[in-house]
Amino acid sequence: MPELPEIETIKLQLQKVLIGQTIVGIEQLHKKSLQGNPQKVIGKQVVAIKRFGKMLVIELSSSHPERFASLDSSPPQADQNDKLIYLAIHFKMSGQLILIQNAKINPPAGGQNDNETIRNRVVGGHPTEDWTGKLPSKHTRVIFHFKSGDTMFFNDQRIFGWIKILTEEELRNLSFVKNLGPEIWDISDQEFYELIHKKKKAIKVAIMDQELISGVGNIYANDALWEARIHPQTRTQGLTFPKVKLLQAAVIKVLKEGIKYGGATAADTKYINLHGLGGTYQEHFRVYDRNGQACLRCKAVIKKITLGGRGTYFCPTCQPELH
DNA sequence: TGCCCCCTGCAG
DNA sequence: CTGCAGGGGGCA
Repeated sequence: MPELPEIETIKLQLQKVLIGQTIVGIEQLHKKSLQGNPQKVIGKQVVAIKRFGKMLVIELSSSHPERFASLDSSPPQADQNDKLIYLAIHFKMSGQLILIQNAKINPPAGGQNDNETIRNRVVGGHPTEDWTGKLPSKHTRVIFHFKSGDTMFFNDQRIFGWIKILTEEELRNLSFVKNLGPEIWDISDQEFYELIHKKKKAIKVAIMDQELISGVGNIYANDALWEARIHPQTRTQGLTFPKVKLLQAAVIKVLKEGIKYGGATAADTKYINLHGLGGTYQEHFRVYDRNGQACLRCKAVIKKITLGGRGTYFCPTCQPELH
């Protein structure tokens, strides 16, 4: 269920351990979870890890891996073999990536792993006990094997997520990529105001619309609206320029805070934090998942409604409805 | 611009 | 059992 801060967090972590690694094998355990020809990435080397909104992209060099092995090698030749291949990964609601360094995959006698084993893991995405348990699990959909002995598992309980193997052109032509809006910190307040006013919908639905701005999901949308004191159901066209400006600052504030805390890890997986895994933004939720609790500003009772099919939390006092 | 759908699993 | 879960695509 990760949003921009959660994907950014896994991106930063994988950049530290995956760059330069060579893929030597792929296992596809569920058909829907991996699209494209797996043979295209065998022998390829990770050269970059990027993020497009909530989508993670692993860039692979299809040229000679030895080139990266020595620091003083000559610059890449612009021949056809230098075409890049991409692994585009969307976690949707329940996707997760778990990289296990050097094969310490399973506990000695089943059940939970010991701490030493878990320290060899880099985890991200939807937090479940698969983060710390035996792998592959029943939720494992794709497995990547690297030359180093490292193994990366793509788990996805609900099978909404996907990994696509794409050329640069195919990546650019993905409708998800083509229609993806800018990230909110890359546009001016005037541009944000114009984007918001082009659509006619509830403001919360608008900021979660990936074609309008990319990366904001349910947690950060709820919290940003509380920061900006805007009722989630407010119609976009009813928002004044100063209010929109306030909202932009609020969205940026909560996204940056999310990244700072390593994203949010659901409260029911406390044991994960015992192992030092997962982020802590959940300790800073303003209104998300706080139905019935006291508003952090005014002590009024946080309310929950459904908006656009999603759980929506707000303070009825701080975020009054406009008439 | 809304609503239903893709799925599995968990809490109430 | 029903409803709900941090996402987004396809349909009227």
